[in-house]
Amino acid sequence: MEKKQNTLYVGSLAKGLRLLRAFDESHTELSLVALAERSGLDKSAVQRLANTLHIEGMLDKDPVTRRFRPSHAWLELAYAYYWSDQLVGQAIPKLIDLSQEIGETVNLAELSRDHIIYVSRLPCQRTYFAATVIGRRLPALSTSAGRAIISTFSPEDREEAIETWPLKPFTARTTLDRATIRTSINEAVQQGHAISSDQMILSEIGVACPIIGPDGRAFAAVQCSVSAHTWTRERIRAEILPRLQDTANAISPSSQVHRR
Amino acid sequence: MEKKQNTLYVGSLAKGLRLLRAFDESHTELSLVALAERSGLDKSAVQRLANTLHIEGMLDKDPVTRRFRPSHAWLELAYAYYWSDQLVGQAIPKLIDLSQEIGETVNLAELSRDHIIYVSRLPCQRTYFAATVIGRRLPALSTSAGRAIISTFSPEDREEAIETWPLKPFTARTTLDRATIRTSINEAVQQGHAISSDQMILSEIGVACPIIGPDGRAFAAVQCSVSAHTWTRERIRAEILPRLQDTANAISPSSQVHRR
DNA sequence: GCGAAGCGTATCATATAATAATACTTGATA
DNA sequence: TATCAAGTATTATTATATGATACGCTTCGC
Repeated sequence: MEKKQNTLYVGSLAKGLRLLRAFDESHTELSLVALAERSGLDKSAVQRLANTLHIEGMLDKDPVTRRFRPSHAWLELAYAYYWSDQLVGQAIPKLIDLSQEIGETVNLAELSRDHIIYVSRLPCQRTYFAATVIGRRLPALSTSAGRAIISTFSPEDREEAIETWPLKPFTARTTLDRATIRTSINEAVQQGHAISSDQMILSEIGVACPIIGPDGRAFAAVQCSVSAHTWTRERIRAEILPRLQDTANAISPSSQVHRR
Repeated sequence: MEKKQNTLYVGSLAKGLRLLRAFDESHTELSLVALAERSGLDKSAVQRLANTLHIEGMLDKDPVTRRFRPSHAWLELAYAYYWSDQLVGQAIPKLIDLSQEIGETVNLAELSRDHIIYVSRLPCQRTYFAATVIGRRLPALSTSAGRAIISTFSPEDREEAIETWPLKPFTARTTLDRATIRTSINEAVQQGHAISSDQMILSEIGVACPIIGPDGRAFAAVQCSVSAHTWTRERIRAEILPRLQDTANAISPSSQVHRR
């Protein structure tokens, strides 16, 4: 087994993690062989690793179907994550206020390499399930939050992101043309916020304001998703944006003490 | 190293997991030796394991302090968890409606052995941070949600839970007397809901209704936390309880198709 | 009701891959 | 500048994980 690196890389551990990552929105419970297929490991290895994960409480095993599923321990990890993320603690009360004020879904997104990840979500209206789940990771270029963040980068970094970061079609109208995205991000540079439509789901409009770090560069954004059926961009700018902006600003400057 | 079991138990993987679990609310970032102390492993082992976790993206490493922290991957695991939990998908839209109606914090709690774990939280008022974080695991006996769930058990199971499940003092007024808890649970048996005060934090009142499975036994509860400064038990029963009950019922019967 | 296929489980000889001791490097403290 | 604590690198040793093989149980299709 010619895994990565040597000596201070524990292959068995890495393989176990592969098993955990085999689960996603379309693979919610997996049998032994399914796990083997998805992880690329052989049956014996999966047998041992999955068994270990089960004993350690990281995987639940249905006694009748013998299928494995994520356990509550996965949520406990999220719990630990939240305490370690300075920004969330800072932001949460302000996000609650904002969501109460505007009565629409409010999200906190953080940059995660070339993606954004929703770290906190406060749904106010019924929405599709995926819009309520934390931990969703989406290409930064395709989201209002990502564009808002990128808009705070230096021109070079901005261009690099626009040119090289990944894109993926989610709806028929997801923008895959980088020139169009550049235009959108340039607007965000001018206006201090980003707006996008129909990117993740049709008839959805997203607005986002960057949370700017001490170095002037954003690492996160406050974002709001609304339905195009009840909102226009103009109304969003008039009614939502000011408060969204205030919230993002309120989170931004005070964070300089914490970020390291 | 005489770890548990044999042959189909991969010790290295288990040790790696110990490292992940070393992080919690009061240990948000850990150095190599701190990690060694908390996990009970020796420095060399931690070095290798932590390095592996870092390479695999499960731990962030501060380039200057060299400390490790939970990475965004921990949230991605939570994301996968949510898709695998049938109940959450079922419940979320109804919980959103409920929280909008009553304007107070609404939680979904699941039974996790002798604890409950908050699976979904919809904060409506500013609260302390811990009340907004998913994945919090609390002794079932000390929470309204846990008591509501236990109240649906058979008399024997109920008694066993009351007598043997763990308790831990969180506030000066956390009930540690099992007889008092028995009374509270018996009330819940009669009334179909549980109410508790001052258990996790002072001046907080929790109300919960069980989500009853096809076998008549609850495995989860809808819970609502309010401040004792603005609410009395009477007003809670009059204004919150009916809707809470409806929500729990709405989630309960339809779930029989899914639960396995 | 039989045979085959698919999957989960158990066993075991082998050498790979993890171990833990040791030594080196860095940087903070006094 | 000396000391200490913490992170990093190296190495010989063997324990530990490996994966091939075989067994048993269901679930099909015939």
